Amino acid sequence: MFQAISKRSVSDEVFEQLCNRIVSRELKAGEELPSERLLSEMLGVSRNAVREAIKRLQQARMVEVKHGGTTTVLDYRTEAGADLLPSLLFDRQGRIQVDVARSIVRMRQVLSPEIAGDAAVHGGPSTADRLDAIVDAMVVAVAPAELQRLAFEFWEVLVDGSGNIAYRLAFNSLRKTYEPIWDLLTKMLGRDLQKLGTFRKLAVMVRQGDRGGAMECAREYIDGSSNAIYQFLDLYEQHAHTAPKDGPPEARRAP
Amino acid sequence: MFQAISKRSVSDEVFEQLCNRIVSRELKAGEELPSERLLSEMLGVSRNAVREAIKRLQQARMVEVKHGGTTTVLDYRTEAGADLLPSLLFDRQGRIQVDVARSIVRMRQVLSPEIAGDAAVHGGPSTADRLDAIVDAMVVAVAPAELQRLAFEFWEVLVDGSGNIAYRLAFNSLRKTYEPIWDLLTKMLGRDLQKLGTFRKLAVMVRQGDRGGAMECAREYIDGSSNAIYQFLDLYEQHAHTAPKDGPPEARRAP
DNA sequence: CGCCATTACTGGTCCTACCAGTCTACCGAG
DNA sequence: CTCGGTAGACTGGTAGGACCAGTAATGGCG
Repeated sequence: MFQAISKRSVSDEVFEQLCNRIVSRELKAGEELPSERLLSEMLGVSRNAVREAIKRLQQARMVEVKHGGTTTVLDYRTEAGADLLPSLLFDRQGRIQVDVARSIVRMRQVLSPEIAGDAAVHGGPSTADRLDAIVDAMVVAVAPAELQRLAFEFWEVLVDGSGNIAYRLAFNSLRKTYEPIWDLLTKMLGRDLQKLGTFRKLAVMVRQGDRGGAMECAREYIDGSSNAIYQFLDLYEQHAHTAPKDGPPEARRAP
Repeated sequence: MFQAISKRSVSDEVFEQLCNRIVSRELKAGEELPSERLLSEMLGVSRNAVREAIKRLQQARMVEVKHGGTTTVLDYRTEAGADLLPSLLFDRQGRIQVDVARSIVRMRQVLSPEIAGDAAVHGGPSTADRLDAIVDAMVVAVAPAELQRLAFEFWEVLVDGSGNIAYRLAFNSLRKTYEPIWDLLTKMLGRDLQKLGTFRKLAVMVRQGDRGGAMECAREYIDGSSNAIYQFLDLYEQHAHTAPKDGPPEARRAP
């Protein structure tokens, strides 16, 4: 299994360093960043690269830049958006932050039934057709990884069918967060992905436009898979206490 | 009422232009951006400014940059995160996109009761104290704007109390989205903000750790205020059809 | 015909000079 | 002495050029 080599550019590197220092509270909210010229000298890179990194931090609302003044660190908990989640999931040793993971799973758990319900109302037959096609593919799928890929595609279609762009983008943010632990998820969700009946039933509910039925059906599946993840996280937490040196080997992949 | 003058930098301007063209589908997914050198020449700015803008687009997952190759536009609906919402709320004429607005309100409507419920479980007395203090301030508040500020602060405390960082960041994304129409919201929510009893009751539920009660109480308030916004959006939609030249005067403020 | 090197692009990095704000410390007027 | 303004030394913002580092298409060679 080969994976793309990480060809991080200099400015990406700078961004990651600053981002990590802010997330880890090493740079506290209200503190001032060194000047761009000093920073570029300290890191041994051009001021250009520093500026590009700071522009990204600014867009993520992790810092506030004032022309002529200084650049100050903001409180990411009150300012940053959902796109910061991927940066929060791991600490600098590559360990999963279980509280962050639990938060993400919980949000997915809460949103999913609503998404399914809205999809049942707004999706129409075309959504139902796409869902059925995915379930058909799941029936003949053998590899767990393939099954999981289809299951997530199933949810993507549902989110699309809900016609809610806010759900869509929030879901994208969540997806980007658990993409790095994709392989790990495959193991966690192995049993729940076998429940093809639930997927099929959900597609039927969408076809019938049955909001309540779709919600209940989605809840049934999501609660099951969420609990599987919660259990893993509990174990992970205990293991991290006894052997805190490193997480599972597939915890970090190339970005 | 004075407001900060908008001093958009050149790179901000470039970012906004490209962002608008992507969001408005003028630049479709899969299309290639002109080269940085050509773009800087066309816009009459330095290549430096163009690069900073593209870096931001890249972070927002609106484009994909390949070293040595070309920069291609991605499908923001499937790739971008919740931080894109503010850019989607208005079209280029400054009109509110009602479907986007409805999506945002709906997501807030769905998340809020869950946030309140989790806050009741995880918040503890300190959260309840902060909530009560805010309600105390609301009782003596006179200006509607002040009342609204306190109401939103109330929800900020609840989100904090839920102990869920995903809720927190998603809520931040939503907040950034409706900040530009803050004044408009004040008018829409005028009546609902008077329901101090509901806020007080919610604080009590949190103090008692009553998950279900808090959820129900939150649902009662959120459903009411959401419906007020939905009604406004319906009217706005009709008005936009008859007189599509401009939205309400306070629709756009300095970014 | 097929392979591979040349070449003309692309983005990535660096440097330098300068513009444009902000802050401060100093100095003179009152 | 206090107040106020000004000069200068910072800060970030913009520009343009030179070069490095990948990519891809082209065309010539085997």
